[in-house]
Amino acid sequence: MEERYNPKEVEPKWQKHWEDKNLYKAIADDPRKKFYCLEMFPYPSGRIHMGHVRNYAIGDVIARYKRMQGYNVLHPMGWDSFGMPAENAAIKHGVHPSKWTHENISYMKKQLRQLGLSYDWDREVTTCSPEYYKWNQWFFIKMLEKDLAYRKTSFVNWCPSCTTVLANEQVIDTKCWRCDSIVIQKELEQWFLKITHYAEELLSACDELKGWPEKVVLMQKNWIGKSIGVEVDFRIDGMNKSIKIFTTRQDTLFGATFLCLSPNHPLSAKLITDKTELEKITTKYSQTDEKLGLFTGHYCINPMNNEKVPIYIANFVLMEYGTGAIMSVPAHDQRDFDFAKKYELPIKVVIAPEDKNHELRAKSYELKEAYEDEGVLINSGQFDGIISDIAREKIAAYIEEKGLGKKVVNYKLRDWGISRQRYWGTPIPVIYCDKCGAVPVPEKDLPVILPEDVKFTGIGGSPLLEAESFINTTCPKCAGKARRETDTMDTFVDSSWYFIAYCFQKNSISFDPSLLTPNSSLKYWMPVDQYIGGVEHAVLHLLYSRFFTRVIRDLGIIKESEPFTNLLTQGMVIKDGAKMSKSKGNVVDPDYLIEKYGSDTSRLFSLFAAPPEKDLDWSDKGVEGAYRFLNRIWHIIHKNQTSLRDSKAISPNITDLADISESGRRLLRKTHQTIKKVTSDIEREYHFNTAIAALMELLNELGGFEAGDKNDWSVFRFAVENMLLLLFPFTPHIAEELWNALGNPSGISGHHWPEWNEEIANEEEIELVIQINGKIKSKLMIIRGLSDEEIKKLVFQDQKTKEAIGQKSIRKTIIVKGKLINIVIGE
RNA sequence: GCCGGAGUGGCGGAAUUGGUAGACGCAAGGGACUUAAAAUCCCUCGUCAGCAAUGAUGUACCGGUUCGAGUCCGGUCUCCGGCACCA
Repeated sequence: MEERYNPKEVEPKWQKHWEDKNLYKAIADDPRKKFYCLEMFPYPSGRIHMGHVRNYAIGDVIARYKRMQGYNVLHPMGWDSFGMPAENAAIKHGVHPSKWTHENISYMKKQLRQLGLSYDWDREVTTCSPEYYKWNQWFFIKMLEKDLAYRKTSFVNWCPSCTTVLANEQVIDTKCWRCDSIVIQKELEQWFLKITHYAEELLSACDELKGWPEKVVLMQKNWIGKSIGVEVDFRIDGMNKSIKIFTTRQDTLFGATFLCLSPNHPLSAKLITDKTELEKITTKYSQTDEKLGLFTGHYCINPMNNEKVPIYIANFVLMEYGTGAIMSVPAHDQRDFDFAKKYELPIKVVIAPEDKNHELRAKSYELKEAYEDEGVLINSGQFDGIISDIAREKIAAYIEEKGLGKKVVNYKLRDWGISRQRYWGTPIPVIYCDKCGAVPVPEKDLPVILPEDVKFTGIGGSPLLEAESFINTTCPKCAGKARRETDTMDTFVDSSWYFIAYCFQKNSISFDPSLLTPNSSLKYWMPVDQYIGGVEHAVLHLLYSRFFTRVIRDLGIIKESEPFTNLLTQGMVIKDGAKMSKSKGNVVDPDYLIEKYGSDTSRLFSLFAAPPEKDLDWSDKGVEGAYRFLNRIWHIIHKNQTSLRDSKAISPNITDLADISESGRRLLRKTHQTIKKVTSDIEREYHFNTAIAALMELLNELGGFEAGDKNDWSVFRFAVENMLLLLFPFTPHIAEELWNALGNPSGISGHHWPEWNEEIANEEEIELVIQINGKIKSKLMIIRGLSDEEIKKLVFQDQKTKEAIGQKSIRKTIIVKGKLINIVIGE
């Protein structure tokens, strides 16, 4: 055994050993219980960052721990390898996106190997490979067949200078993130996936996501945004037309003093004669800086009270939500209130705060702002005097009865627009024929291969628009001349089902029904038991995955509705008070860390500095502390190697401690306590930081240990072996090396997780805290398991306690078993 | 604005069901070893008073419940995250 701990030598050695022995290969055909442990796969941007190190260290601890617990573990890794950075690199440096991506993958794969992560690389997926994206196209076609994919015209963010659509997150402060041009809303025909079909199911199933952080579930619920209300038709005065509005506040219907249409509402263009005015307001659509209105010159009839109310066009009314038209109740909605003040429209109070005398209140009610709370109805005809929530029921019923409208449920969730005017993505498998329209590519012709031979100029939109040999094709229906779709899919499609792809061996994905037997690996491994990743995906990726899982379920491929049983969202890695970023200059490079301290130290610090769900404050000094800890373990074993080798570990369940010294007994007890503590900390929401702290305590105990006779060395060896076993999931290389140095014939990898003996873990004596009126006055060592009477007897003999009580009367004593006694005394 | 979460030493963080606040680590100070330094090892380390034993005080702030509150309840402040004209 080397005297010095040298991770550079130890780590590659064991990485090679594990790989040679194929230890982490997962095989579905196994009687053990399965455990599918998954971390979010990375975008191959070039090199891994500390966020990855943290994410994958957490996942690896769980995977290794579960293996030791006897589970058959699936722990895969892959690459989310379509996306804009590759294309931007092509434009900027002239490297083909494919070359750039594959070079990044091979470098990052090397980095992940260096971290000693226990992946089954035989299941690696690369989303930019045709073998993978073929299935994106296949799912798309299946969704077309089931009416879950469709094409429609909608408004999108458009950069006039780059001539392409931008995703919402690529629009920064109304400007293009790349060229700073003002982004405009442009109407484009796009492909959509009908996620709203599952809106209700995605929402109600949220309550079954017991293994997810509440925060994430809540974000999903809010994103889906269910609201219950009514649609009401307002007849246009003097026209044989009506306007349908949606409201959740039908209790305020009598207070509707005007109506607003979205500028994009089909009726807007019909009601407005001055098109330039309409154009003006359309360009300001959905911009939050100011509310703009335009009177149409037309009026509606409020169906509740037959009052004539003006129709406006307002830039803040969204076409995408509800019906694209609203009733405006300025007295009870702040936006309408502001609008009414600006355009001098009437304000009519119909809800009064629910006080003692509401009628009196109503008269003296001078509005300075809208009253948005609930209350009692006034000025509302037959509904006067009714409380808001009951009035909502009654008015909804009245509307349905009179045929004025109906109860409806609305969701904020919109269908998912997946078309991207980008090259580096999955081609949408559709062919446009002048005669047959949009025709899906037949299944047998999949995959539609993304052509490699294209030019990257960065101007004029997607390079595919110029790829004649790709575009020109024949119609699958009529065999006539036709053109291919040149848009590619949003890369979130790729990541919406990759966890299913891992259930197959590399490049053998197939959803052919004949391969989906009841014992198929897909059925065996799904769902993911533990998913780990950044909270930034709380809505998008996780919601899309839940949607895809349901589609795949409805295709009869899997039974599960939910892909991820348990979810852990790890916090960010922070340094000097900010997220690590190049612009802040606070980036820690994993390569540098591994070079200087090794991957065990890098992993250990990432796990020790904070519990996984919290942000982690990076500290270079803290890393040194982690390194010091591993060095101390190395040295204590090195120093005692002869005695350790000459001894056999004491049996874990030994109860006769007669031949063991006091020091040995203490160490034995501490060891059992540590096994218990580490196990329960891992079980308790993966609190690795306290588990590692417990191991540090055990090491401190080992440092102070002085062996008496031979049995003591057996205890010492027992403590050391268990420390290594407990350490293995966190820092596998050093654990394996030292385990080997002890002369153990078989590797630590296959060893089972240790168990503790409660009997031995329990202290023989406990320190009893003595409180007088809740304040600590004394402490007393007593034997465990005494009766209350015996405890009291001892406590009242205690000198300090006697002094503290003095002549005062004892009113009450409270005893907390094994911990404390509180004596309540009088004056 | 709405919805969440969090506030504990010089710092990261412990305290699991209401029962010893500050585990573990970092930093700092002192000591040992060394010609010296690094490394390592040992000791001290919330604040105030005291030579000390010890006492008082302390978990953002104010109040409450309780024998007992970092933990529960009500209110206030600050910070972080999400959503944001969703009618």
